[in-house]
Amino acid sequence: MKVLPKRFYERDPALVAKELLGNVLVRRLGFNVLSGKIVETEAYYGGNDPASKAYKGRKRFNELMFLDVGKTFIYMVHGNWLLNIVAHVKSGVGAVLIRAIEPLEGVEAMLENRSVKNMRELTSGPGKLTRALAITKDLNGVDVTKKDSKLFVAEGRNENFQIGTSPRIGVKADLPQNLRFFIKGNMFVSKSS
DNA sequence: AGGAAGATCTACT
DNA sequence: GTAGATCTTCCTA
Repeated sequence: MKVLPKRFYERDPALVAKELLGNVLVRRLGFNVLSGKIVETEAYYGGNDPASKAYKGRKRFNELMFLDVGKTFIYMVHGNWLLNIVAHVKSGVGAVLIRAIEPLEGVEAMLENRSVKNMRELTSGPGKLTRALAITKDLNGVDVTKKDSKLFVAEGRNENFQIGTSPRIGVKADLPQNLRFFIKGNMFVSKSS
C-alpha cells in the first residue's frame, strides 16, 4: 500500500481536493484497520475565503491551516468532528474537507461506532465518517503522509470515474467557483447534485 | 456567559 | 422530502 507523498498536498487546495477522490483513507484503530475510498471533498482557502476557518486570520485553533501540509485539521461543528487535510502551495493557507467515503475494510468495526439501518448512511457525510472511523480531536495534527500514523491516505487503484463539481454545502458565503468535488454516481456521496 | 458553527437525527406532512 | 431540535467546541463580549 503506497502513501500519497507530502508534495501531493503542496498545491492548490482545489486541485488536491479533486485528486484526492478515489484514494483511500486508512484508520488504524487498535488491532483493526478501517478504510474507505474518498468520494467527496471540498477545498477551503485562507483569508479571502469567507467560508474558511482561516478567514479571520491566524488563531490558535486554526494555525494548522497555515503550517505544514499533509496533516489533519480537525474541528467540531454542531456536535460533529469534521476531518480536513492541510493543503496549500508553499507559505499559503488552505485545507481540504473530506465529506464522504465509501467503506472498504473494517465495516464491522464501523458499524460498532455507528448504528445505522442502511449501509448508505454509514459514511455518507462529513460528521458520519468521522464517527464511523472514531476520528476526534485526538487525531488533530496527525501526519497523513506516514503509513505508521493512526490515520493516513493511501493511493487508490486507478479507476475510471467521472468527477462532478458543485458549490460547497452548508456555507453561508461561498466563493464564485465550484469548490466541492465528488465521484459521480457513487452511492456514498452526501448529495448528488 | 452567550451564540454561532463547513451537520445529523428524528418526526412528522 | 422537509422542518425543527440538538449535538459540542471555540470565539467574542
